[in-house]
Amino acid sequence: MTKQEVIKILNDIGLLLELKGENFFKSKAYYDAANNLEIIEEDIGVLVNENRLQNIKGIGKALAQKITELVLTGELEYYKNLKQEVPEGLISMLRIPGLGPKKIMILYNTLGITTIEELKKVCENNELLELPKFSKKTQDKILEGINNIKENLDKYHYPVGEILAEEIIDILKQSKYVQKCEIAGSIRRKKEVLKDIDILASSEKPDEVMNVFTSCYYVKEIISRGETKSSVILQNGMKSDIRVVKDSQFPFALHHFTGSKEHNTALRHLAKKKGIKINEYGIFKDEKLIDCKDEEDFFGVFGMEFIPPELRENYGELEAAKENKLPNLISINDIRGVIHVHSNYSDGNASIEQLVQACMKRGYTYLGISDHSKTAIYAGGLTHDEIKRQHEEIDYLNEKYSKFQILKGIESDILPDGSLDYNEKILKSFDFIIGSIHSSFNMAEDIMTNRIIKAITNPYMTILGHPTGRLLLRREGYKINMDKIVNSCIKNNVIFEINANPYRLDIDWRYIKAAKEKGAKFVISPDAHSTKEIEYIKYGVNVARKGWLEKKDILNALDHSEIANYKKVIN
DNA sequence: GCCGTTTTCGGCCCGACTGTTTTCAGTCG
Repeated sequence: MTKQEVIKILNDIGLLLELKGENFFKSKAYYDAANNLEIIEEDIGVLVNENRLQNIKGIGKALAQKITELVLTGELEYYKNLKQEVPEGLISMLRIPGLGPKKIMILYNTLGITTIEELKKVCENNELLELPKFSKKTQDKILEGINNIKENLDKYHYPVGEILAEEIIDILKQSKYVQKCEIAGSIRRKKEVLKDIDILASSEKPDEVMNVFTSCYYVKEIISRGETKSSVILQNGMKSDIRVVKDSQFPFALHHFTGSKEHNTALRHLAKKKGIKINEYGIFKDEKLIDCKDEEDFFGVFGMEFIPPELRENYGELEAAKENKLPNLISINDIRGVIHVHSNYSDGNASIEQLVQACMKRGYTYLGISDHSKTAIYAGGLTHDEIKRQHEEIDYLNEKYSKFQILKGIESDILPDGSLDYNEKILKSFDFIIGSIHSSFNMAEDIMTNRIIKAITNPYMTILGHPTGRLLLRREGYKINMDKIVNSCIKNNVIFEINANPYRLDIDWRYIKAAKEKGAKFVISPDAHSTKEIEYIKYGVNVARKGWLEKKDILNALDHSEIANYKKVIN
């Protein structure tokens, strides 16, 4: 059993224990253990064999024994029994807002509900009203939540699809029958959520390629299998399509299957005006094929420069490409430092020094620490004394690592009245302040907008953290007037965060281009709670690229010497 | 269930908000 599988089971046990109504700290122990396993780089099999699991923080005798059983036998008696006591289906019901362990167990114990489907039925039959503590309002809220989930049932977060797609491509590329092979569709366009995995290959023996694809380890079920196209359902439930074309057709097919639909339609429209027909097999003028060796040639036919896949959303890329005015998009290699990282002073699990070393290892030259502020008690928000202690430690580390720079920051809660979480004296002591909303999400649009604008006008605020508060596939952002917020940020020199956590990816790329044109600045922040999560930056870069951003638009593309004076640089 | 001890068990993640009631349990961040 792999480490990832162990982590999944530990987290499941935590959830099952919560449902069962066990002591919260007991489930927390399982989550903590899973979390700490995530960080260690050593092979879990080796740790088990050498009996060293208990050296890991948060793993004691009981958990070491359970993990050992899992790794050696692939099973765990304790987990099996737990699943018999508490049906696994109840875990998915935790995704419905307003439903927690207690209410789910009431539903299970009184009505015998074990799935979201069953819950939906009883809601529609008004059966919930008969239960104590369940009113019409609760029932409506649950139904609304179920409908939200259903809408997102066939959607996946970007990394889920990216990782799978890369592994499938690797398998295909090992086949001698595959000439070219690339990921197409929404993954190639770096969309924030995905419905399926599109793969394109070229081959002289398409049938052999189909064999490799449909018999691959990740495939659970074959929906269709033909000479040029096959569709499958993968082990995790995601759909995947492959198209196989002749090698000479590859550039045309790659463009066609990369999309988006809107981009393709607009381009076909343009082509038609010139008497040109486009499809997945070629570009045709008077029935005659115009040869292209790659996508650069493809766009060249229309007098356009190459359009990066991320921009193909019909957001003005065709017009810009014609005038040679596409942006020189930011790349991951342009990123010089990391802003918005939580240490173990609040709810992160690495020390500042560990974070510094992780940044240096990745070639970054500065790190902006931003733990939670005092209102975020659930996340171990920092008291005045802790801030003082942290700053002393940062001063010490800045001397120790003289070629690296640690900035003193805080992720300050924007309180319901729009004020920040500390008095002026404390706010003054930071190099930068990220203002974020973590409470009272359900405000009317104008009140919420004013709340945020009040924070933006606070002279100490540097960055607006996860500007809409959305959680992808789970929660809509709060209602705000983005136009007013953009204007206010620009006026007050407040930088927009592109929160790179793949479950957030907030601010949405659809807002970015217009904001940039007005003069907004951005920072790509991992919002990391461990050294590993620093890598989230790459997802933020995807979003920035989709929003047409260039190196000059991004705060943490500034180099080591510039960042010291970053306020002056931005202003 | 883990940790750190004052070594045998208490502390660990608390406070605001919501909805259902009318004083509080459950949810959420």
